[in-house]
Amino acid sequence: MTRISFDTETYQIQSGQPFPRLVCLTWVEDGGDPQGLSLKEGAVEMFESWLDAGHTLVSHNGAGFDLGVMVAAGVTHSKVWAALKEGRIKDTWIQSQMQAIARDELKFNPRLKKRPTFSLAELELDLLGVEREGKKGPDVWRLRYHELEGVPFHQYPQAAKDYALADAVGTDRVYLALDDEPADTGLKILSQYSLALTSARGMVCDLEAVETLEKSLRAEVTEAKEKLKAAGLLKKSGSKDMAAIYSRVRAAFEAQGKDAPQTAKQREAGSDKTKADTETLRESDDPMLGLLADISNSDKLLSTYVPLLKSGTAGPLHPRYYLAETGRTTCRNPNVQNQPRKGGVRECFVPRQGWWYLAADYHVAELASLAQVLLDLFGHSEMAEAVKRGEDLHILAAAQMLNLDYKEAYRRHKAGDKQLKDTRQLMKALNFGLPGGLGPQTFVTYANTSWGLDIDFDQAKSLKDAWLGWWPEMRLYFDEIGRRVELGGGRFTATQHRSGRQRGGLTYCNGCNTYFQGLTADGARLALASVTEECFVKTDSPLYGCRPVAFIHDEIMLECPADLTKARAAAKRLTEVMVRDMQVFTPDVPSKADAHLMERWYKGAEPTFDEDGGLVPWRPKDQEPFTAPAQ
DNA sequence: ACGCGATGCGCC
DNA sequence: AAAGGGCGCATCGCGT
Repeated sequence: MTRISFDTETYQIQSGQPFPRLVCLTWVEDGGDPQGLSLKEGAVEMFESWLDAGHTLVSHNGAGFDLGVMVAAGVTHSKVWAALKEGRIKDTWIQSQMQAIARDELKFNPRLKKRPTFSLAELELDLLGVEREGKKGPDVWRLRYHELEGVPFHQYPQAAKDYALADAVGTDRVYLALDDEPADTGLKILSQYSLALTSARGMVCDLEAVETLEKSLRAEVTEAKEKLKAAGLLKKSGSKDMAAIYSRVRAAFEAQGKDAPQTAKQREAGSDKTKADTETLRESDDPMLGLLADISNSDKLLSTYVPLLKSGTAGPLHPRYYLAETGRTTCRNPNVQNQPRKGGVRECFVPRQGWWYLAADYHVAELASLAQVLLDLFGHSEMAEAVKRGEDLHILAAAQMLNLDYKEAYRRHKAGDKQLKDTRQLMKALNFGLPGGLGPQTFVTYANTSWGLDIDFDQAKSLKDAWLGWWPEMRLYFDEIGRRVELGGGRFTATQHRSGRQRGGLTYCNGCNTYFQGLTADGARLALASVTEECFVKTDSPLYGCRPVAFIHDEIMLECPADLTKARAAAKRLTEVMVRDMQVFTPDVPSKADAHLMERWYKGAEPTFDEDGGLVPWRPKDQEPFTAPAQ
């Protein structure tokens, strides 16, 4: 088996061109002398010959960049996918991070004594003890390779040659110095490539919608800010005067004969500071602090989200996806995984002209994964049984709570019974919150801030007891995690049940969480990869021609041609693939995924059908329902 | 000017 | 015995 470590040099990355034009390709074959070839000399053909020959290709962040560059330069896409699926594409960037996660060194590397960046130079230092040359050295060429367009590689200035070859050599050495390939590396690389394509496509925003949103938010905030300035809570510049806010909070609580709330760290430090979140501000009963709380939501939208929406009107946004410790992805620049559901932010995102959004998400993904984990560990799970019976876990819990049988509870819920609706909401809070190890006190806060529920400590305590009675295997689960923490002397390393991926440094709560959150992440990642492949290279797939634009943990969002026949077939295929791939990881617990179509990104969108039962784009209530164009 | 910790808040 | 977890980003204030 031939191992080829390679690197590419390109034009500079520009907005709208995440995979810039290739200038040259450098490589090391089986640890031999480094070589280079410019585009004109046949870099693309050379790369393709490696794929044809079945070689193993190693690169540093190739899944996120270089592969995309090579495909953009003309390498046959289906050959890249074949190599990815056969595990012939290696990536030192991903592998080193997975190794760090397994050792709990993602946030802090004890040898480097800092948070690692996983740059090639850093890995060479950490793994090989090799110090790269200083900034004045060869890397002055890093952003200038476009100047060498058309120049044969052997005629490059020595420094340009050296820099380009050094990365291929470094990658090869780092690859050899890394420990054995962590389990699950293949899927990580495959899905990271899918995410790179998702990022490259990017998302577009609608100028008119953004301007309307900004105007209405500004109108809401401006007047209040003037009042707050007059009250001395904001400085003239408009920024918050935290010292003034703290003392006002303190005074307001003293007037009520109470201590002002503080964070744990503030209390520990004996600080004069107080909490200043919206809850504290509201509880102060001070009208000015209340006003501050009232505008906090709009202020957040204006400062965090509006600027990025604006930049999305000038050209596509290209959010980048990275690895999270659980196996999930993180997303940034911008983070499309935390766009507000309320307030009209999502509605600013629009599919390109002639396209619709097609989105599908899993039904109670994490609870189904939890059920699988429980089955794996204990051989039996009430939760798994309920999912297998096709029951709604929240209604089932509500039925237990109200001493009804499931069918009766289901009937009442369907009939719009208020008691059932409220109880189900409470059960959702329990079902989503408690598996992570949530205690009664934190549940009180969680239920209030996340679900708007008003519960006191004693209620929370008895609810948790009841919940543990309904899912008796959860007691075993918590005990088991506690035992693993103890055995590890305070921290332990978890191994994912099917992917074998490892995560180190776990304590109790993140330990409870990581197994099922990671399992959902595994299934969703595999589904994203399969869907992406069908979109790009499976010409006979109903998804062919669609393009993934966002990946939100348990949801895949595509742009698909705005054509009912195509969109319906794509929607059907999308959910089929998602369910199929999740089954690889939760084989004993059935999964479900639902797809919907949208003309923009709507928060409340759900599957919508016409009279004939065919899927149509969802529309908000204040618009005419979608009708199919006449034949 | 920039980095960083603390805090708060957006989502799954 | 008790314990939500996973994130990114903006802001403020402090330190270099």
